[in-house]
Amino acid sequence: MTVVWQCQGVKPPAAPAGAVRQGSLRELNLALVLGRIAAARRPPSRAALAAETGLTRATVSAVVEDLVAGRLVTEADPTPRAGAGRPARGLMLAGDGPAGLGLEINVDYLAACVVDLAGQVRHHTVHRADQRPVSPADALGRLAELAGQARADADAQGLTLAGAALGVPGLVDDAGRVRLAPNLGWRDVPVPELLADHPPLTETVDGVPPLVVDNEANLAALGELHAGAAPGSFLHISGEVGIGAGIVLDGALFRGTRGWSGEIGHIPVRPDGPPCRCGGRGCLELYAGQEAILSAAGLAGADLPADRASTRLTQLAAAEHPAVLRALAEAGTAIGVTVASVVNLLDLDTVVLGGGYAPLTGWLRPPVLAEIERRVLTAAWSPVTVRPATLGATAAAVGAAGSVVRRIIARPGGWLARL
Amino acid sequence: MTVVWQCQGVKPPAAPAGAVRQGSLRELNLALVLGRIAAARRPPSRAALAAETGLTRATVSAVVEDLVAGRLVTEADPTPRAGAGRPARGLMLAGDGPAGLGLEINVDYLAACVVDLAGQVRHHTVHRADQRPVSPADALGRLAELAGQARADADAQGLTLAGAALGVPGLVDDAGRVRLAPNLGWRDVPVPELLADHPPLTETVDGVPPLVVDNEANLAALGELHAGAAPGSFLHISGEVGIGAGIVLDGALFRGTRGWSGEIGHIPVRPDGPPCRCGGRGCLELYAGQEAILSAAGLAGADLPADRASTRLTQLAAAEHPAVLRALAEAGTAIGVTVASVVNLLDLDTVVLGGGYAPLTGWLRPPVLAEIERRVLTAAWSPVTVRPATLGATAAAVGAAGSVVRRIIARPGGWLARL
DNA sequence: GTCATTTAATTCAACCACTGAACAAATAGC
DNA sequence: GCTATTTGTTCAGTGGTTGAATTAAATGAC
Repeated sequence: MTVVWQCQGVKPPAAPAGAVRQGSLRELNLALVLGRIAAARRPPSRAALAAETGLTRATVSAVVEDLVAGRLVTEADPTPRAGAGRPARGLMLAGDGPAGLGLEINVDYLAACVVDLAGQVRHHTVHRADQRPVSPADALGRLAELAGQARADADAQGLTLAGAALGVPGLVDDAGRVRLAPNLGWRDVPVPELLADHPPLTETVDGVPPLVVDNEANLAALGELHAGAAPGSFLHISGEVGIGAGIVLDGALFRGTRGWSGEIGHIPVRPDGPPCRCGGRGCLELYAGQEAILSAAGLAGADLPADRASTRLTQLAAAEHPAVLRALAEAGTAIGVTVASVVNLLDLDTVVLGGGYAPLTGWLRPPVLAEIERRVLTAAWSPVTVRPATLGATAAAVGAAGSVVRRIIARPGGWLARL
Repeated sequence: MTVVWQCQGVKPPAAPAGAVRQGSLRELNLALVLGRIAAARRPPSRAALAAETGLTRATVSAVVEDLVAGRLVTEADPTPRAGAGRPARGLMLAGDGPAGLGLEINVDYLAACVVDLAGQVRHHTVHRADQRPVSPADALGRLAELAGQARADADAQGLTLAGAALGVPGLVDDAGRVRLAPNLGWRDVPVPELLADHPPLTETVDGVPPLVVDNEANLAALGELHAGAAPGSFLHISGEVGIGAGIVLDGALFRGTRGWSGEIGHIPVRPDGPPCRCGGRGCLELYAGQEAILSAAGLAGADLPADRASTRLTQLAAAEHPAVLRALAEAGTAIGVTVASVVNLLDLDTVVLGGGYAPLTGWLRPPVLAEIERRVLTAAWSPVTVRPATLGATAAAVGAAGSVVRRIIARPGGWLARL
């Protein structure tokens, strides 16, 4: 039996019942200690970990021994600091252990990247090409080639790929099928089946890396979460051709009942506004989508490659092009109205502008903040921060790869048992 | 040292670090088994619990012994069912152990109730009176009297109050202060301090019942969650004088960064609509709040007691009063636009209409569903259910009391250690 | 240069809670 | 009455944490 390409969709196949058996104790403490090591700014010592977790130093030592044996943690060579007493040996995530493969299909490019346990991007390829005229099978075939290169590069660097995640700009169901990707023109595309034939992905070094297919905006939000500066809860808005959002609540991505949360682009801004192709009226996308901004700026027919649109807008805005400034102000107001709804509903204190919006933050932020201040009941006591994404256009691919290694950090038991 | 009235606000005082010490194992399994007993439809046997949790029968027996000793669980006297073999002894939540005290201040009434571990309402008092002209201190004083009666009644029934929760129709901060309750006319009311002087609440039987102050809509949603039929995630909309919502995600109330989530009443429906007293424009409350509906139905000057308004509307709607039907259709459309935003954002599959909306569900549901179907991208594959709340106007008080006992069920270790 | 001081990490007996198997209890069916 | 069947308990065994004692490795005072 060689199931070469296990694939799953957004929702994990059902959380284990939660029975705390005997061995779970160790498993939980492995996760606890590894999580602390991952979250620490500088390599902590065993003693420091014991102090902050409340575990005994003896226990921490035993746990760390397991983690080191499993290539998840290494001791920092240079002694981190000295005071008076035996110097501590710092612990940090291993850079040569498991790594994650991140893939992305978007309207105008394909991307693949490899991220190691420490969060470093060890490989990154982007293939720029409009995917709309390409069939799903061909697009996935091309992506498989990129994945093959990424795998080879990872092997060469001594990394072990522990899994893969694929981001697509659309709705993904439990089985990994793309139900609908409007801007890509996909409908009911069975991604796992189409990928099953491609050797570069199925030939695995050891063990099978399962693939998770997820929404691109969700993965971008995860990328932003792991990129550090982000707090526990925030809304990440990806302004691509469509507008998607990832919702991070208390440090975890919120996916919704069926994994289709974050469809912020179709939140009604003006219920009686112009019809949207989604069937509704006055959706946000009609006011703040890429096409809407370009059209309002008088650049509608310019026929820009999609990935250039954001750059071009930034240039023109920086040059104080009046129509562009007006278009961005209008888009910002529409985004602000929507964000005000979200903040009223969820009481978030941070909004991250990602994707094509990131470089435009300087112009979008003022109208967004203005609407928040007008419309959010609690704005007076609870200021909302609006900031650009720190990862650029690569957020989704990096987030995808990061989600793989984060899963190992969150539950190292599985990885260690594999040995 | 007699801190007589420990009080806290919405957010728990910081989750424990999550260290899994030795004893935690037992604590986790106590919670696991107790949770299963609470969730079961009919009293399960120890063997059945072992089967579904994955624990050994030996372990389950030991855990159950602890739970029975702590008066959290009792054996069901009548053998639940027989097949062939030794008859099972059913286990159920104890009705004579800890209980929760629930309090509520609303615009036109005060309420107190006691709920036992099994979820039964063992005491319930409502004091109908408009609280707007009453000072916060006097209102809380009157509430303390109700609480005293409730405590006496609980004692008489052999129940031990394990804590109390108070719902208010406004924003509550971490310290239990009411920052703003617009419809009550409260601003910066230090509830804990005002309650500290009232003996009926401070005289405790054994130990101090800490008080949690929370938003009324949040507690109503919790009440609905525990009342059973509700699934893992839903939006509960409380249509009182104001409109609030409680968001339940994966079986847990989502409170937001500062505990101020669910301010759905001030989500903009028409961004350029009439000004709202919150400072925004076109807020939902202007279209679907109680006053808005009454005014649209031509009943504006009728000077109904607030608690009668909903009943009156229901009667007139049942009599097919044209203006009322029109008003409800308009309100339903506004609610539907807002709910569509929420569903697009969170991918929820259930919306519960509570408070004054509950009896009006028959008239509100069609327009709400119509807007959802028009505006929610995923509506085609993911039908949304709109249903009335099963608890009536008592939802918040019952939910408040229920939140106390639910906390014990979720973490029984604390209660057992208290013995 | 030696030694007390200090902090880090490991070792080891004790203990707690779960495991698995054997056993006792209680009923239905024959 | 006997067997089959299922429930619940007892008990030795084991994994993992605990806490104290011990070893390790540095600084600083004299």
